[in-house]
Amino acid sequence: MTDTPPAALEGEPLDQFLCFSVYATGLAFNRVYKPLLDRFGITYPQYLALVALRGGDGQTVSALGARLHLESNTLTPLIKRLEAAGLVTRTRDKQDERVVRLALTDAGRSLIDDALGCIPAAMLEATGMRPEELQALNHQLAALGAALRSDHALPGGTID
Amino acid sequence: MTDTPPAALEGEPLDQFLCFSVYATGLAFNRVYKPLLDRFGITYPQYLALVALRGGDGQTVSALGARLHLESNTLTPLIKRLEAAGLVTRTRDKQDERVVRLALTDAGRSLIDDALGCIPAAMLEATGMRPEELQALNHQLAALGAALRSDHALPGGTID
DNA sequence: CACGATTAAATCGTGTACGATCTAAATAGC
DNA sequence: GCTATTTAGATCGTACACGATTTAATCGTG
Repeated sequence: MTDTPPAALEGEPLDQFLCFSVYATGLAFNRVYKPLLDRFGITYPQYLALVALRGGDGQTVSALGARLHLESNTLTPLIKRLEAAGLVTRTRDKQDERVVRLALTDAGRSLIDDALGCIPAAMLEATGMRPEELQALNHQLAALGAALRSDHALPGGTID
Repeated sequence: MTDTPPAALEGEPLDQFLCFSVYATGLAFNRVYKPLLDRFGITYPQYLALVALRGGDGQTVSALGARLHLESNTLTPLIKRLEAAGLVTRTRDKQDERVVRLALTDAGRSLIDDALGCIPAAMLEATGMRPEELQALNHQLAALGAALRSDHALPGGTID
């Protein structure tokens, strides 16, 4: 009776996985964000893109991707939707025609400023936690993300 | 000069958002998992589903969804792919024909056992962190996820 | 027993993610 | 000065997520 029973006694095996907590918390964040962002007609990744673009006009698709950790195959259609909504402009660089320069329109800047005026506070309340706790968690998660990103040498090694 | 400049001085505004750390760390996890799971021919959500199904045969789609925090619109196609791969079986309950009972096939059990034999260790190494750190982070994130899920009363309140 | 309400899955449409590939533009060598 | 390589975005196919709706089976109440 000292052995662990065949497949019981583990309340929820998935709860032992940090990756699952990250995954499930991401889903939960999205579900809280959705009704808030619906009022602005944007999705969560679009919201992140607008926040990043607020940092300065003329960013390239690659630069935006570096900030969001996304690549052109994801960003191109996302940005085109923002353009179709009249929130950003896409302009080919005159010096290098390969490059697309992005900028917020007045409507885009106004929208993201409005969104930032109410959504972060609503999200803080939705967590029910204190800002210090959330900031500590943020730092730890950022470190974990950086470690995962830096360590792309697969530990498995000898994969044919 | 004591005021914050218009839109500078913030290294990366997104890095202040905990939601973004959760989002980006989820992406990073996925990218590390992908090559490991490719060797088994499954995706990350499929891996989670198999781990959950390992907990016992006869689970319903709803019960699996409760564990994964997903619903039938996401799970049905995912499970059908696992069925097509010969890893799970779907059986209508004889007592209640609305219900679909899920079970791992021998191949499915064998595959997920093999996967659990090497992947968690590889992921642990990929994080470069100590198990105690990861466990502490796991608990905090689980609590955050639970708070976000329980608090679906929108703080905004008066939304028309 | 009939019939409206409820429930479990499935279906459909939109929007990410991402590997793989493609195109066009710029750069490097020779 | 012309081709080979590299680079920036775009395109395509597959697989999630999820709101909304649908279908089919069960339940509840009279």
